Amino acid sequence: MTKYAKLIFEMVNQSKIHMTAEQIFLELKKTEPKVVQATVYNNLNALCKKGLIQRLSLEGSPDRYDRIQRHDHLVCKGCGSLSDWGFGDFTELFKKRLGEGFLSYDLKVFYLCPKCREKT
Amino acid sequence: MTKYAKLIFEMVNQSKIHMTAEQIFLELKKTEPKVVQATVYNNLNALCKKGLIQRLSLEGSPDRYDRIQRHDHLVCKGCGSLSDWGFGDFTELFKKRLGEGFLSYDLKVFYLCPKCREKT
DNA sequence: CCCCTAATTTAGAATTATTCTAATTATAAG
DNA sequence: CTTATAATTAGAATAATTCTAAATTAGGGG
Repeated sequence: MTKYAKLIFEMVNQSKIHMTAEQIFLELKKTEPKVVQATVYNNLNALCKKGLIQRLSLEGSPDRYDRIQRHDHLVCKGCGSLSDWGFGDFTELFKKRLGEGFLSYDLKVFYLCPKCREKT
Repeated sequence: MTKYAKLIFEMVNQSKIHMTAEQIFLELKKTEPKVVQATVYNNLNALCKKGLIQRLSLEGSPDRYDRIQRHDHLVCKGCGSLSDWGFGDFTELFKKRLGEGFLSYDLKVFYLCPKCREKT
């Protein structure tokens, strides 16, 4: 893995905020001022293709990137914040139902976070 | 609801293919040649905001629109096809866990459809 | 039925996120 | 060291979506 790929991979794995490509680019630029957006996109795509990280699509905001380990997400419909949610793993359930074709799943649970709930 | 809003709402509800804004625009144009993309986007956004339809985000393809009734999706990682999947409803489970904050959830299950499975 | 206001629609420019192209640079293999 | 391969750069290009301002339409009160 190249220098940038490694840095991007580590950033995605260590970040707790599910960074967008833009955020990764800006953060990376702090220590690697020469880096360019295309490099970040190239590397993120490459890492996704290799299965080393995963891409998260979220309506109304650019794609975010996340570590590969299976886990679910809690999305606040008020402020859009995205956080991890440790809930049971349904893998076995789905595998039983879909057989060999099954690959993985993505569960997003929408709610109003305490802060947004106060506002109403 | 205005003429266009109604037509778009019906199209989203009747379609079995989870149309993109572009597809809706092209289809609508057949009977309403004067319509313009912005109108489609405006109406889709308005319908989403009113909770009459829902938006689906899917990596690598533009947003799709779907009827509001809760159901899950099966996404083929090979060809990207998106289909409905009637699986159990976890609403009660999540509500118990999250309480009043809970709003809804979105479950996407990734697999390889039979056609794509053959190719390997 | 007409006027007024508000909402909708239009046209097209603008923005955002992302990809592409071609030239340049770095890396690894022989 | 030399060559081939892959990564990176710069910047243009594209795709999806939003914005702006003007024009049109629709509904409600006189």
